[in-house]
Amino acid sequence: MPVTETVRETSTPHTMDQPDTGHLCRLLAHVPLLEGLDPGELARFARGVREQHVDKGAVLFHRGDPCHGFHLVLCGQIKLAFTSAEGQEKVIEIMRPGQSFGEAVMFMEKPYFVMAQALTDSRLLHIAKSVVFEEMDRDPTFCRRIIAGLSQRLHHLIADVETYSLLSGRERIVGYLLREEESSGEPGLCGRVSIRLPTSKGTIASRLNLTQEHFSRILHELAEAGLIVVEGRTIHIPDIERLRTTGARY
Amino acid sequence: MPVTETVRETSTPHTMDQPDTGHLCRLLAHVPLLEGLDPGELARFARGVREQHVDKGAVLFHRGDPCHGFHLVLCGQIKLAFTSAEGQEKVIEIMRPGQSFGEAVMFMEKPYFVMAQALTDSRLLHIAKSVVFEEMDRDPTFCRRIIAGLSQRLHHLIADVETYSLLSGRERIVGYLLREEESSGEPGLCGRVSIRLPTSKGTIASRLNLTQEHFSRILHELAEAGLIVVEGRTIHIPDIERLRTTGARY
DNA sequence: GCCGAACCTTGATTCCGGTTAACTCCCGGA
DNA sequence: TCCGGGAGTTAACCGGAATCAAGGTTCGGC
Repeated sequence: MPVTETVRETSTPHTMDQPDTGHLCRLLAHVPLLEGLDPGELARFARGVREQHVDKGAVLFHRGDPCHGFHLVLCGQIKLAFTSAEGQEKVIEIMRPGQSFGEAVMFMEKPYFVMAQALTDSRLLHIAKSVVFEEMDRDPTFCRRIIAGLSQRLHHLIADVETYSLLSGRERIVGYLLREEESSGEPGLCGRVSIRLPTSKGTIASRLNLTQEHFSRILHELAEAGLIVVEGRTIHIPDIERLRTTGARY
Repeated sequence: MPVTETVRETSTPHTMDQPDTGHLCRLLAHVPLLEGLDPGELARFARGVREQHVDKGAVLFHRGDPCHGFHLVLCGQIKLAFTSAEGQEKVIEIMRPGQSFGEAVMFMEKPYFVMAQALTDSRLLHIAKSVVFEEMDRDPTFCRRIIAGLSQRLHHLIADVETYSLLSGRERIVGYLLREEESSGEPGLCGRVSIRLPTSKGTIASRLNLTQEHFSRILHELAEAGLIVVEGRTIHIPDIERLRTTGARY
């Protein structure tokens, strides 16, 4: 029998106890979108926020589900994807802690058109539409943050389109590795670094618009060329500069 | 010698005469983003607006150019595209009258990362960053419109990603034709319609992530199957329902 | 009416990447 | 301990779409 996949709500709006609100406020204070708001504002926000614990594999929402707010990842990983008529899946993005998703759909008052599924046991916040709209009426700078966030998202998406349409599979993988390295701090000395893939290779392959098999093949090629060393989910890069310059060459 | 491609500015901010402002206000009144604003607000806006006439082939901005506002198409067509290192071009979108572009870049305070080029002689408005930001501070409903617009844009882009990654070339073309038909009013009776491609086949091919050659071939296939009749830039669809249902089949 | 330039089509060929199908490895549970 | 399943790898094969290379069409300018 399958493991029961659940989405547990730790707190529900309008029924929170004082300690709970304090807990939420502490969490909210670190949300990029809300950074710098004063405690009163945060408390107002907390009314519409609930914490969610989702098990690995659990689906937060399907395409077509109504949207009542947006989500913010506290820990774990959530994948956004759509599924074709023939059942094959394409991962759009893998959301990591600190990132939020679902805002655009919320503002459009339309149902979700992608699905969200937990790749690992995760904890997230759900912020209700109502408190967002209230805060927008009240605070113009909050609007600015939202606009900035949406613009940023748009930029990333266009960059993705560019990646998909102009780069070969190999180039996309090399680009991914380099970006992954950059965002993972820089503990590597003299060009030697190791990065750990955030999730299964199959999922990352889909994120890069490749099949699992092709992804595997390219990793093998890169390894053969001495550009990387694959060790399970960990990838060692002996010379990152060389990967950057010769990674695209066949 | 090449035809001189120019961008002419009909009016410059802060130096307009009264008739000019009136002219601009009349234009602005029909902009989706500004619909319903009262005359006073429109007049404030007009200060930062200038009308542009661009010849076919003229480039509005290149990747890397600084962004000082956003653009709105009054008539003509503008293509947004990026160019790969090897010089090949990918069209992201073909902007038509009533559509605007460049907002996201403006809000990010970064240079453009795509280029914009006129496909035909076109007329557009340039709305300066400054008046947009002023109006945002003044009018929360204006913020809402911007947010709605950005959300919409994001949605379209994700739909494009879905199209690129999950649909075959043939399916993309059929989808394009059906959408084009829908948006062009519905003068067709009993399933018979004709649509005129908005620009050259090469450009549309790029918009759909296909080479010109492949695009041509697929049109030929569809014609052979009796699903369409190609007559230069005009495409006749004898039975739109049949195209919808059997267009994807080989 | 002729010429050149875009634009489009067509055919031959190549190749990137998807499909299919074993097979291995690893891990967790009964 | 054995089993089963998910993840990953590998290899053979296939096919959609790109590339290369000619032609053909259309159209505006002189």
